[in-house]
Amino acid sequence: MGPSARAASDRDLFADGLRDQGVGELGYRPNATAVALRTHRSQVLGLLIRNLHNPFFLDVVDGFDGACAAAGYEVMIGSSRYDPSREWELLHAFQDRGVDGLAVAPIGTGPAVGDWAEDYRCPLVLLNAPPPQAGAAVMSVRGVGAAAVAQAVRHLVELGDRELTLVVAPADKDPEPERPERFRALARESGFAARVVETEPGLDAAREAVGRVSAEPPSRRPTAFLTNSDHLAQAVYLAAADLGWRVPEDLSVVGHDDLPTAALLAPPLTTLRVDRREIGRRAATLLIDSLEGRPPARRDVVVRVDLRVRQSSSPADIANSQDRKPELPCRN
Amino acid sequence: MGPSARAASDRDLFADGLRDQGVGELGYRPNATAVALRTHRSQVLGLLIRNLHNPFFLDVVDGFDGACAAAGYEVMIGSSRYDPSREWELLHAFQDRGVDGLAVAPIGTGPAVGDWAEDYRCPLVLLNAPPPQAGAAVMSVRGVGAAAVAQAVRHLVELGDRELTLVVAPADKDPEPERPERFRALARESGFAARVVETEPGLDAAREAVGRVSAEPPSRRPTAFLTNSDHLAQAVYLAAADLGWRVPEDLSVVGHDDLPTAALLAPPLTTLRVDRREIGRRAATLLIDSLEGRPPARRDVVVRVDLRVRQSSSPADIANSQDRKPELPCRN
DNA sequence: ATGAAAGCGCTAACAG
DNA sequence: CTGTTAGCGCTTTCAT
Repeated sequence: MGPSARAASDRDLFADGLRDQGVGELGYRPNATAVALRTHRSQVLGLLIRNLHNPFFLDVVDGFDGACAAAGYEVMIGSSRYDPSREWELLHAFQDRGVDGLAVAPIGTGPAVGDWAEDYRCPLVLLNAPPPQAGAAVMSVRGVGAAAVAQAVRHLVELGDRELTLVVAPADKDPEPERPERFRALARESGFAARVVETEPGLDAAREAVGRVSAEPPSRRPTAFLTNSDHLAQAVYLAAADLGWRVPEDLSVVGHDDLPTAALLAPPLTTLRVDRREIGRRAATLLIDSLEGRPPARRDVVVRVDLRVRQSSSPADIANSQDRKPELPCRN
Repeated sequence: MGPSARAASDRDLFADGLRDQGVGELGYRPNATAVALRTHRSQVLGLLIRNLHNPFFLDVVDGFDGACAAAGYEVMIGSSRYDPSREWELLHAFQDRGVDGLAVAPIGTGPAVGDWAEDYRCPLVLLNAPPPQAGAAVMSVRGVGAAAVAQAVRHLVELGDRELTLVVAPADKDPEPERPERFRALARESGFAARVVETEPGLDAAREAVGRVSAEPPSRRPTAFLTNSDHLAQAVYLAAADLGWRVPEDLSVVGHDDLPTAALLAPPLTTLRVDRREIGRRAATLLIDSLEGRPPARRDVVVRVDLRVRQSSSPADIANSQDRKPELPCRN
């Protein structure tokens, strides 16, 4: 083989297989499956979401993926769609595939997840759910649910609202039962009327549920709705429109999550801002740290939640006097 | 071991390992890693998204996951974050992990993806991008981009708009260059003024870009914006507010995607509705069919896109006369 | 130091 | 038809 032939072959080799690799590197890539079989480490983390349809989880996934990428892990994802049997199935599918760690946004408080963790010992973190008292090995990442409720309630009470209604998912699907509890406790302390309405996930179901509680006699008519998500707050908007009620003149609404669209709704939605990407990132970091022998200081990471006051909770005179220039939603 | 001891042990076994399994079933689950190594089939499909931050992809992921679940596949996900080198990296990471098939929402028209497909022969489907003429093995699933533009343009021209501006991602990041081309061709045919503005992804960048084109002399002032996504349409709303322009009185806006929030914006957004879940589902089905020896009839699946007219594109008198009752956004 | 061998948990191909 | 064996591609251990 002459020198020119060699040069051509080198060029081809480069174009084909070595594209982004440094000169001199061999184009060898170990077979990750074989490595996993041999070492019992797959370098894959599982992410099991209860409802991938909720935009809340988009950024969670994004943050999780980002942290995994930085540490050389891949992520396997699955949605349980609020179906406990599918959750159970996915848990085992991930186990069979040998995930090194798992983050779960559980259905309800996730008893199935706890049971599963008993027999497959791998780092596990619950998203937006308190850690089960039993399994000390289980970690969690979540917003400060109870304090967030208190913050929103204080705001509304200051505005003069006395008939508050909290909209949440049914108890068996809600990973944070402490929220309605705290809400009722606050009512007892502060002397406002507290009502809790449970609704199946889904805009239509929620819209209807909200409509139902709103049909109270005038004296007990709700003047403010708090929801567990901006998603549900949208249902409240729709229900209000159905009834011909104006927000915020006739009804205050406070959401939860501060999705990018919250600021663009009509009227812009007052909501509890939580850094969704951070939740995903912290969950991944917790898993990776445990896996790499850096036991995390806190097993229960609580991320800040703060109230962003917009026009959906301002009495009319305040709303009208405010600068209406739309503010930026959270950084894109 | 007496009978009572046996009974107790059976019960424990049931509680521990056999939970949801039929009586008599052995609690055996094959190790998927070993199976994959042996059979060269992982039962895992890859899903590589260019920007997981865009809500568009949420439902795509959901549909993809759903179809995979039904067929017994798991899904490995990754986000390239508009970074070509990370896209290249993920492509290989998926390859190393032995994914059986891969769906990619590519950055730009995805030349890297094409190159990669050459050396790792597995079913590949491009999301929202035309199939490269080269690789006959590459499939694709997408909305009917060009026809959608035509539909929106016709609508606006009928409303009297003559200064139309299309907002798209920069050419190197846009997987559908045919869209601006079609837009310009339509302008030549129909005699309206066509301007195309490119913007980096991100609400702030887009807002600023839109503001810039809007600073034209009155005679050439844009009267309508078409965007490539509802995401970008939101940027147009923000820019309009910056300028003190009212939508739709001063400016028509037409989005693309019909995200759940489109109907809730102020004013409700006219947009091109596309079934995002269907895109994910079809992509997975295409891959699974090829893998299981059912070669799909069409390698280039095109899903319907239809115009949903709302208030952001109606002239004031029409807008005011319309029933303002908010309509339901797409299911759930 | 470098090299050979065993084996991770399975399936495919083979022999009895 | 049932039972045995080789080997997927690697890492780890053990012997040189």
